[in-house]
Formats: sequence, C-alpha cells, structure tokens
Amino acid sequence: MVTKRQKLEEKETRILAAARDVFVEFGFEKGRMAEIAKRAGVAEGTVYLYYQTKKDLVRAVLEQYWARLTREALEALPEGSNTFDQLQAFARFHLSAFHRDIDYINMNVAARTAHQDFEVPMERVRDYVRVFDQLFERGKDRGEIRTTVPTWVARDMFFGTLEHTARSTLSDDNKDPEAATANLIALFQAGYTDEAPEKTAELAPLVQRLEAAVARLDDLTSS
Amino acid sequence: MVTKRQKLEEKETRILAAARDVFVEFGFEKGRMAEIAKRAGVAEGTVYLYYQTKKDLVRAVLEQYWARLTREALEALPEGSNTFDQLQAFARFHLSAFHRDIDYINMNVAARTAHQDFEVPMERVRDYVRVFDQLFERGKDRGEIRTTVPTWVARDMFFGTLEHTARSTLSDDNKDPEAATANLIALFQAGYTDEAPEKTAELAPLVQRLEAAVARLDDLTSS
Amino acid sequence: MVTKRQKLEEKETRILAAARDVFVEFGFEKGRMAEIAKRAGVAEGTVYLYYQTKKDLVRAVLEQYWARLTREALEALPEGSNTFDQLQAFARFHLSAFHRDIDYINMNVAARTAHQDFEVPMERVRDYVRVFDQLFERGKDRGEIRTTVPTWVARDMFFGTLEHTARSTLSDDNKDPEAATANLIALFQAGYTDEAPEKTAELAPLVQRLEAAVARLDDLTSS
Amino acid sequence: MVTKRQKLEEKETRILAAARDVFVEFGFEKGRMAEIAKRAGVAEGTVYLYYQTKKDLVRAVLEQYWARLTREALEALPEGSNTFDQLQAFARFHLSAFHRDIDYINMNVAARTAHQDFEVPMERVRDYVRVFDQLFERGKDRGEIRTTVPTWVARDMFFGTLEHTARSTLSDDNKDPEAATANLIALFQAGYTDEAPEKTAELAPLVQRLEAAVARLDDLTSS
DNA sequence: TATGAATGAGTCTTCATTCAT
DNA sequence: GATGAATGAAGACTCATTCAT
Repeated sequence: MVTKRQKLEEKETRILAAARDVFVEFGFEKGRMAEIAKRAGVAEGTVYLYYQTKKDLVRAVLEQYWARLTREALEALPEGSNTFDQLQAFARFHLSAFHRDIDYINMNVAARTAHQDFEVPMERVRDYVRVFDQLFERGKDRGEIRTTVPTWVARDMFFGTLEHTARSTLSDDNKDPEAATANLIALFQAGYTDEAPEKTAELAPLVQRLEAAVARLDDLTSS
Repeated sequence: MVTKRQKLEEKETRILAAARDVFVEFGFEKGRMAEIAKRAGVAEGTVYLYYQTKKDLVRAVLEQYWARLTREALEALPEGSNTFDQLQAFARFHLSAFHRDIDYINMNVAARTAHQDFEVPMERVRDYVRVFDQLFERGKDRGEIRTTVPTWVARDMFFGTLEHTARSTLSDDNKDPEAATANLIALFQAGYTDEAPEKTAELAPLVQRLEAAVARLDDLTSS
Repeated sequence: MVTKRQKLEEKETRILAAARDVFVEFGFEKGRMAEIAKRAGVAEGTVYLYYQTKKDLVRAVLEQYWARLTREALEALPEGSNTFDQLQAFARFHLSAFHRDIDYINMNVAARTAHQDFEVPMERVRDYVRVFDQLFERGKDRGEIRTTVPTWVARDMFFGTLEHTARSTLSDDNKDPEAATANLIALFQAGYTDEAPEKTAELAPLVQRLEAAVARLDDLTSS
Repeated sequence: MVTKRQKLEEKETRILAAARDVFVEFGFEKGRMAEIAKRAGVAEGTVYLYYQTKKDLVRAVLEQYWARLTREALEALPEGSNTFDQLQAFARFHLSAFHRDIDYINMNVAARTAHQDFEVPMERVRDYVRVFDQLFERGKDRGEIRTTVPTWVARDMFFGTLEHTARSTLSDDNKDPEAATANLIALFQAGYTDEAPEKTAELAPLVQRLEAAVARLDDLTSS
C-alpha cells in the first residue's frame, strides 16, 4: 500500500530529478521552471510547494548530487588495501564520475560563477573532499606518506588533475583516462614516499660543483 | 594626427574593455549589453556595429584574453634555463594570472557551460596550452624528461592542479600558493626524470667517480 | 456540553475573525485566503465550506463590522437628553470608532473602489447611518431643529466631516479631535436651530406671557 | 515641424493618459500594465522606459491629477469677492470635480489603503488643500471669519462634507448638490461669523410692540 | 557611422479555488 | 464535514536586438 507520505516523497523525487535533468541540459539561467514542472508531470505551482524559489531548487539538486557522490565514493574504495591503492581507486571513481556527470559538474561551476544568484552547497562538497583527506592523512599516519606534505596541496593536485583530465579525455577519444590516473598515483608515490627526496638533495651540491668546474674549463679551452 | 581608422579601433577597444569588465563583474547571462555600451561611452546600437550579437562580443573578449595571456606567459619564461625551472616559472605565472583573473576564468567555464549560447575560442586557448606543451617536449628532446610520459597527461595535471589551486588558495589565506607550485614541479621532477628511485643505488659508484673527476678538474682549473 | 452546532458556529466565528485581521492588515487584494485559514486554525479548503468565495468572506466581514458598529453606537447614546447632546455623543463615538478601526474603514473604501470584485453591504451601512437620521428627525419633531433642513444634507456633513477629521487627526497629533466634534455640533446649533440661541433666550419669557394671555383669551371667548 | 523632444513628450502624455484611464477603470491592483501599453499604443517595454515600475506610474498619474485640480480650482475662484462667496465657489468646484472624477478619487483612497505598495503624492494634495486654507485665513484677516476657529477644523469639515456629499449625490438623483454646498456655506456663516448684529437691531421694535400687545391683553383678561 | 527609443517574447512567482481522500 | 496538496491562469518586469533618424 502506498501511504500519503510516500506519494509526496515520490513527487518531490520526481521534481528533483526533473530539475536535475533540465539544469544539466540547459544550465541554470536557461533552465525554465515550466519545463521542470512539465517533465515532473506536475503543474508549475506545484514545484513551488516543494521549493520556494528556483534558487532553492538548484541548491537541492546540488546537495543531492554531492551527497550521492560521497556515498558512491565510499562504496568504491577497496577495504583494507594500502593508501596508494585506495587513492588510485578513488581517482578512478572520481574520473569516471566526472565523465558520467560532466554536465552536473559544469552546473556546479556555473553556480559558483553566478554567485549572486546561486550557491553551491559547500558543506556537501566538503563531505566529498573529506574522502580524499581521510585517505591521505591515514597514509601519513601509517608512514606511507611523508608527513611534510600539506594535505591541501595534494588534494588540490588530486582533484584539479582529475577534473581537468575528465574534460580533456571527454573531448578526445584517443586519450586513455587510465593513463592519467596511473600517472597521478605514480607521481604521488614518487614524490610523497619517504625515500626519493634525499637522493636528489645529495646530488644537488655535486651538480653545482660540476657546473662550476665545467664553466672554468670552458674559460680555459676558449682562451 | 588621429586617422579615421584609429578612431574606429580605439572605439572597438573601448567596447571590448567595457564588455570584459561587465562580463567579469556580472557573468555572461547577467551582463547586459546596455551596461557595456554605457561603460564604453557609446550608444547601445553602436555596439552592434562592431559585434553582431552578444555571443560574438563574448567570444571576442575571450579571444583577446587568451591571446594576451599567451603573450604574457612567453614573456615570463626565463630564457635558456632548464626545463623544470621554466615549468616552475610558467606554473607561477599561471597561478598568479588565475588569481588575478579568476572572474575571467569563471567566465570561461561559464561559457563552456552555457554551451548553447557561448563558445570558448578554442584556438586561442590551444595557443596558450601549447606554451606548456613546447616546454615539456623540449624537455623530452633534451633528455630532461622521460619520453614515455604522454604530454597530455602531464599537461592536464599541470593546468588542472594549478587551476584548482588558484581557486582554493583564493578562498583560504592560510594556503601559500608557492607551496603548490613547488610541489607540482617537485613531483614532476621526481616522477618524470629518467632515474627511477631504484636507480639511485646504481648511481652510487657513478657519483663517486664523478666526485673524483670534479676534484681533479678543480685542481687543474684553480691552479 | 458543546453541541455540534456550537462547534460549527465557533469555527465560523474564528474564520471571520481571522479574515477581519488579515484584511485589515493587508487589505483586500493582498490578504490571502491561506493566511486566513492559518490564523483561523483550519485548512484552506475549510474556509470554502463556510464562504464560497473570497468576495463572500469579505462581505461577511464587512456585514459583521457594520452591525457591531450600529450596536455600539446605540449603546453610546445618552438616554433622554436633547438632540444636540445626543448628536455630540454620536459624533464622539463615530470619531473614536474611526480612529480605532481606521484600517477597517479603509477596507470599506477599498471595497467600494474595487467595485468589480467586492461589494460593501449597503444594508448594514444604512442601518448605521439610520442612527443619525433618527436622532436628527426626532430633533425636527421636537422643534429643536428647523424642519426645512434636508436630513441627507446634514447627514453627509456629519459623516463626511467626521471621517475626514478621523484621518486628519490620526496623522497629526497636534490636532484635538474634540475640537472638531465640538465645532460640528456648534455649527449645527448655529445653523439648524430656529433662531440663534441668545435671541431665543431673550424671547422666551415673552413667549410664555403671550401664551398665557392667549390661553386666558380662549377661556373668555369660549365661555 | 515636430521635434524629437515633442514626440517623446507626446508619447509620455499618451502613456500617462492611458494609465489614468486604466487605473480609474480597474483600480490599482487590477489595472494591468499590458492594458496601459495597449491603450497608449506602445509596447509593454516602452512604458518602462518612462516609468520604472507600476508604482511610479501610479504616482505620476496622481501627481498630475492633483496638480491639474489645483490649477482648475484657482481658475474657478471669482476675483475680489468676499470670503464666503469664494468659499462657495470653491465648494461648487470641488463638488463638481469630485462628481466628474469620482473614480480618480477612489483611486487615491485605494492608494492610501494599499499603503504598502502605493503612495499618494502628498505634496500635490497639500497644494490643493492650501487653496482652501488661504481663502479661509484671508477671511480671518479681513475680519469676516472669527479668528478663534482653527483652520484645520473648518478644512476637514469642508472637504469631508463635500467628498461625502459627492458620493451620496452620485448614487441618488433626487439629491441636489447645490443644497449641500449652500448648507455648508450657510453653516459657516452662521457659526464662523461674529454674530450678525443687524438682525438683533431689527428685532428690537418688534419686541417692543409685542410687549405692548401682551400688556394690553393682560389687562383685558385679568380684569 | 552613430544614436537610443522602441520592441515584445520570455519567465518567475502568486494565489483563489478545487477535489481526492 | 475537514483536509491540504494540486492546479494553472495571470502579470510585472527584463533585455537582446532593431531601425528610423
């Protein structure tokens, strides 16, 4: 039996879904409330029973999106594996999610842009970002990642790289997204693992002395 | 003496500048043609003598922006230094440019989003991106960068990281952008240089022989 | 024990009271049925069980108002005093009622204005107006008021003056409403009494003596 | 030749006239901007070039009305006659103007009512009211009116009476407006003049002759 | 070329009223 | 009788674009 409450929730869900579709298809400004109502199979006024303004509706769509993304991300992470494997899994998830939801993502950016009218639900976005932060910091705790690396730096690199890659691989079929995730994780391993840097450091003074010597040699031979 | 042609060009410049200001301030959809005309000191109809539609005007603004950015980037690169130094210089430039022009950048994204109405001038953007590509590939030619790394992968990482960092550092004063560029380049060096970490061990005897050679060179040249 | 009928009447009363409040606060057009229902503590649909349309509800509110005003006015009149004292009492009542109910009054005017949508319940208004008419005509019957004065002329002056005064004294604290009522009644006395008061006083004993003399003359001639 | 400026002013005039008609016919809230544009023979947007909002347009209509009324009133006053004659002329003017413009007047009241949205142009209304004030105070200066009467009291009575009369005579053809103005002025004369001493003097011989007659009657009947 | 007044389609939002439960 | 979710027509205002001067 379908309760009254269930019917209402089902209607709200339909409206939210319709709004998502319309905003994704047309963008914020161009997405019309009338179209949303039509696709949701309700009258225009009905939409306003659930969301007081277009702005509110947009916000709800975004909230829902990021909440779902966070949920899916957590499900996609392999249990108990090491940090870099988990980061790679998360990277793969993020990339494919962005592929799938590119219009959504653009919507977020558009929302960020038209700041005077729409607001990104930062709290939900932060929840999602926190998935990365927790992985990364656990890596530090476990000694897998050097503790001197600020998490925010790695985080910006992680998300920035993947978002950019998502766009670029979308418009060019020759690019293999897997190459990008693999590269990202490889760099993380190369740069954030304990050993690498000292080696470079050790070589640095040697190189300087060599260069100085070569310069003098140049002087000698050219004279 | 001011020729007729110069007067026209000066007016077009004023319109473009006004358009840039207005779009940056209000965004694409909300930026009004009337406001642009007003700020340019011309009549509304006049704008249409130079740009047939709002879309065209937007496109021109973006074209001009990316062209200028490319020019500035090339000027900012240190002549004759090694690839990583140049990449670091470019990274710094890009980050500060995005800081300075964040609204512009958002405008681009907005343009990308509202795909049905506005289009990013891809050719100009590609010109800019090519600055990175050329640096990177010259690095490969010089043997400074492993040739197995696909340029596009590094490029997406480069721009993606920096764009994301630009946004995140903008909204949080505690973050030091320099840390992000340094990290990016360090990772590039760690991951894209020919020697893999394991190789370090193999390097030891080589280092010793080099040290000896340098010492002898020093003796020779200083005497 | 509360009968079913009493419960219904109580609900109707609550709706009417809520409607009154809402209309007074927001005016006719801006007063929303939903707000009325909310304040009455009933569902929106319920209001329509008692009043078929907003128009009907408005009418009912006005009917109730004028009926109450008439009742109060009659209570405010001093028993057995002379006409001018009673008129003054009524004037005072009317003025203070208009002060108290100015929003109501405006509502009436608004109703009168928006003639296409709302109608003033003329019958109830006439009942109220009749309070004046009866006082005035009884004054004529008693010889206190010259019979040549058309009642409607005095009536329009009475209500017109007081309504205007009510508004003007409301918005200016320096004005004393009592001055206005006193003035109105004084003018009535000055203009509607057969002779000016002082003259009447001088002539009074003379008239009495004449009447006494005539009475005796009657006795003589009839005998 | 018709200048550009003249054409614009002519258009503004047409819009104002159309707005006046529409507001008078339908009232504030119900008067639609689309209808005004249609009647003015312009596009909807054009109206907004001249008046930024509906509210502004309403205000302009009212301003114009009161300004015109003041002008007409001043023209209607007979030069150089005594105060009461002038007051009577003004009363006649006001009454007939209200007859003619009753819907306008209602509009004003409606505006006053819907105070949250529309505002009466008080300054223009005050200009009109000042016509009465000046007549009345000049009457005081000339010694025609007792100086103890507060002008505002007389003013409220004047306008209140006439407005009410205007409404009441409109809906009842049997009432003669002239009776109302005459009555108003008569009461003013009766109440605001310094007692007509001439009348008292004329009565004196009559009183004497009556006294004598009564005395003789007394003699006759008492004997 | 330049002007800027005019256009009118487009859109969000409101709210009296209905009706299935 | 009572509910309150749903309806959908209506209306103020915007703004890119045009065109007569």
